[in-house]
Formats: sequence, structure tokens, C-alpha cells
Amino acid sequence: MKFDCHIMRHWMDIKIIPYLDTMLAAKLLDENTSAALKDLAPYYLKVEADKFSTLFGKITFDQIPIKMDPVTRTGNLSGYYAIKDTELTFKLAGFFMRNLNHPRLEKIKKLLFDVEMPFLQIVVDAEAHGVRLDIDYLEKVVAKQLNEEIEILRKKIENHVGKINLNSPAQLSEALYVKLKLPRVNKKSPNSTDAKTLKKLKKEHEIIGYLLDYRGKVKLVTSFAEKLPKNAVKGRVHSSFQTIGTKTGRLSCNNPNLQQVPARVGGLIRNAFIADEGRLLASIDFSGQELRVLAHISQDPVLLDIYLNDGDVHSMTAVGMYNRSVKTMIKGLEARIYDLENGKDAHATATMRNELTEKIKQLETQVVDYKYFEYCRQLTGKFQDEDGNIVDARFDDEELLAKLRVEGIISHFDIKTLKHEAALGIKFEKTRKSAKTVNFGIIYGMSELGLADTLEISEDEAKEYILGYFDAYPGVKAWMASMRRQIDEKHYAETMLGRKRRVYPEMTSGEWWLVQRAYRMGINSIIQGSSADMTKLASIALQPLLEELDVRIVLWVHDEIIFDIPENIGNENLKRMADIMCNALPLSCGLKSDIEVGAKWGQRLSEDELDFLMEDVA
DNA sequence: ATAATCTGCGCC
DNA sequence: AAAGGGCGCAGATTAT
Repeated sequence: MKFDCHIMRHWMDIKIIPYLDTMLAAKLLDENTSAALKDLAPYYLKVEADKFSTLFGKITFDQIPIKMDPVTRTGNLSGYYAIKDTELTFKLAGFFMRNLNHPRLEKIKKLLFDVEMPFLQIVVDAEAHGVRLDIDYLEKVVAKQLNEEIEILRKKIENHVGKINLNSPAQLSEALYVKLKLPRVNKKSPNSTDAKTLKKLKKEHEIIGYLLDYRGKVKLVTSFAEKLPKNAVKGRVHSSFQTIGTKTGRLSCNNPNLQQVPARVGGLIRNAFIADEGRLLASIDFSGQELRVLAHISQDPVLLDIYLNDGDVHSMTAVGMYNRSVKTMIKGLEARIYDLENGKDAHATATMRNELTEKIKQLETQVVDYKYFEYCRQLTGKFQDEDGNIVDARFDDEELLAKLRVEGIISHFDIKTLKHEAALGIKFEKTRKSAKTVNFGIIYGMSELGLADTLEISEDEAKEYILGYFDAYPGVKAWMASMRRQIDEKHYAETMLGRKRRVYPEMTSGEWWLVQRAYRMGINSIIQGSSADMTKLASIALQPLLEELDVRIVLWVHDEIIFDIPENIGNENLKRMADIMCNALPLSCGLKSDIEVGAKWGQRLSEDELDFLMEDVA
């Protein structure tokens, strides 16, 4: 359908309003099967569709004569084929129309006609408009520079391993593990040369650093700097977005996939995407979209509170984890006391017992709350140098202490306590880092083993972390349990808009691990899919304003929409856009967005600079 | 020669 | 009894 819209528009200048896309309908009804006409027709209509290859063999459609030869009365197969396809599609559309009226399919019907079809139209427009690419910049600046650096790295590496194909994992592992005899630190895959494995070998040999650098730069050049220009037509790239490209309802993107353009290299590649003359690119994203969706769906009071009061969610999680570790230590000591009292320790003495009791009392004071956690973290920063080391002398700096007191950061001058709190802050910072991973892991439905692997901790420790998470958010724990029950009963999970993720095959497989996987996929789909629902609804809700302001959507990156805007649009109007986005699918904890504006993607102009542009225009 | 598979890695 | 949710893509290797 999307394809047809483009054809009609491009070759006939006819703008059609897509009404019902059989592929989208099919995907909404079952995201796990093919939505190709050849598969839908036999399944729903009980009619076999002709396969292109059986009719025509291995040639392309443009090589088939359209008209029948009037003499031989042959050669009209392309017409036959096209008309048959059209007929089947039409019948299929009728079939879907009739059956979507069944009360059980009400949500799917709404999803199709109120969300997917209007959204499809928006995507067609965005694809047709495309986005301008600075080809010269990519080829003559980025690729050139990177290629020079790659050559230098290649030579450095070849000094040690000789001339091999560095892009070949097989040859590279031979060089690293056989020739250089580096230790095999990856147990599961001993010959692995992936980034994670290499990082562990970094101090073993200097070429590891060069290799990682080499890999990163080659990736940038081949997949982006030299690749994107090949996708450009008249200086613009027109990616294709599959509106139900994923099983969760997210979009997927290809030719090229602009959703994977590097974001963490300081705009090096993203800056190649530029606005037209007199225009700018604006990106508006939902901040913490998926975690907020989780807060809303689970109605966990703690998580909701964090977002309603602009708290730090990773810190809150860290508090739960930290306290859990304290409690676990206490439990351990209590167990030892029990052993002592029951004569299970031959060397038991009264002193030992007293010491343990004392230690428990002391541990009990170490339980922290969110406020104290954040206080210590903030405090630490005030006594650190650029390298993150605590500078002892600063605790004697009375001017600094007075200033901190005036600012309300500290409420006492007890140096010993301050030092203790600053030291705690360092600890908390580390816990928070792990907590961040746990937060993402929960969204992704990560298993304990997966978490252990990522954080490089034991499985038991990972279990503790997750228990700590659920201590912090009991509502999330209860919600997940109820979702698992639903998946047990119904074999599917559904998003806020009723988009389903069907996990029947896994649930009935009889395989323990597939059932666990099904729970994870189901729960992840609720969060990820509801976020996708939101992005689609937001795009639809924006349409009238975009028309008014002469704004176009150029692309979507899941929780982010990138717009092509007139440079005199003004901050107020950008905020109106952001507002509409945040209210398209309202959450009980609200939503926040970040707005980024610049002549290039990934470049941020300040509000002052934007105001300046406004004046300049006026 | 072309297709499928593997390894590795970019994004959210 | 197990590997982290969702994608697309490049380059090497292997199968057809």
C-alpha cells in the first residue's frame, strides 16, 4: 500500500488516501506470520495465489510484456498476474472489513483505522520528502579523515600480526590467540574477537586498543560515511519505514536505516543530515519514555512519584539495591548468630556473639532513603577534583563549607561526618550506574543471567539486584506478576492501545526456557509497544499544527521525531508541538520532552540563538 | 555467480 | 535448565 501511494504520486501525480492496507491488517491480526498476499490469500480466502517465480521464473517484472501478442495471443501474463493480485487484494480487504466488525476485534479495528492507516499516510509523506544529505562533507571530510586514520591503525596492527584481513574474525582470532598467545577470556566463545572480549584483553597487548579503534572507524566509514551517499537521490535520502516492521509495533527503517545513525560520536555522522535553505531540523524526543510508560501501566506509586516530582529514577532504583545489600548482610549475620546459639560453631564465644549483634545494629543504621542518597551524591562532587578523586584539603576549606551551607547543600560542619558522606557518595554513584543497567534490564525483560553477564557479576548478585529493584518498586513487581498470569491464561500481552504480542508457540512449547522467554517478550512488548503507540498517536495528533506551521516530519527514531521546520518558527511553536506530542497518549505521571534545533541533525542551537534567528527574520 | 549464514555492531 | 527486548547492515565465509 505504501509502495502504491508512492507510485501513484511519483508517476501520476495522484495523491491517494490509503483506506485499508491488507498487510497492516494482517500484521495486527497476527504479527508472527507473513503478511504477503501469497500467504494471506490461501490462509484467509482459501485461494491459492500465483507465485511470481512459478509463472515467470527468474526474471524481473519489467522484462515481461504488458500486452498480449495479437498474432500468437500469448505474452499477456503480466496483465494476468497484476489483475489477479489486485483481485485477491480487493477480496482480502473485503474479508478484513467484514470480519473486523466482530466485537472481539473492536480494538484491532480501531487500531487499524484510527492509528495505523492515518499514520501510514504520514509516513508516505515523510518518505517522499526525504532528508537532505551533505554528501561532500561525508565523503571529503569524514570518510577521508577516517580512512587516513584507519590506514595508520592498520599498519600499527600489521606490525604485530603481519598482513591479514583484519575484518575477518577467523583470521584475527588466529593472530590474537595463536600467534600472540593472548589468553582466551571468553569462556562461551573462546575465539571471539568481539568488542566486549577485546576490552578485557586491553592491558595484555597494545594492538587491542588499535583494533578497537580500527573496528569503530571502519564501521563509521563503511556503514555510514561512504554508504549513505550511495542512498542519496538528488542529494536527499528517502528511507523506507515499515510501520509495523516489528513484532512490538515499533517502526523499522531501511534503505538506509536512519534509526541506527551513530549518536555517540559527537554528531560526526548525524551532522551530515541538513535542512533545506531557510529551514532547520528540529528533534523532539520523549525523555525516559519507556520507564514512564512502565510507571503509568504498573501504577507503581514510587515510580509515579519519581516522575511527578522530577526525581532521578536511577537513583531511586539504586536506593532499593543498596538497602537490599545491607539487609542481606544483616541476614547473614543473623544466621551466624543462630549457628552460634545452636552450637553449630565449635569455636563460639560470647564475645563473638556480642560482636555480631553490635555489627547488626551498626548495619541497621546504614539503610538509606532517596533524599540522603542524593544528598551524598551531590556532596561528593563538591570535594572532588577533575579526575574524581576526593581532595582532603577541601574539607578544611571553611569558605567552601560556608558556601555549601548557604546553598543549603549541607546542614552541619562535622568534618568527619562530611568525609564519611562524601565517601558514601562515591559508593552510591557506582550503585546508581548498576541501577541504570537494571532499569533498562527490567524494561527489556532481562533474565538474571543476562544482567549478571552485562554487569559482570555473579548470578546471585544479579538476583539480589533484581530483588532490590522490586523492593524499590513493589507495584512493578505486582504488575509483572499479573502480566505473567495473563500470558499464562491468554498467551498474549497487549499494549495500551490493544496491540497484541502473541506468544502462543512459546507458551505451549513445553520448554521451560521458552516459556520464560515468552514472559519476557510479552512484558517487554507491553512497554515497548505502548511507547510505539504513543509515537504514532503523537504523529497523528501533530498533523493540523504541522500544516499550520509549514513543518514536515522527516524521520522517526522510536521515541524521537525529527522535523524539517522554517527557521523562523519560534520557540513558542516548538513548544506547542512538544505539548501535543506529550498529550497524544496521556500518562498519569505526565511526559517530558527534549527539543533540539539546528541546521544539522544532532546540532543544538540555544534558545537565544533561536530568538536571534527570529529577530533576524523579523 | 548468487544466496544463506555467521560475526560483529550501529540505534532506541 | 538457560544468554538481552526490538531492529538493519557490512563483510567474510560457506553452501548451492
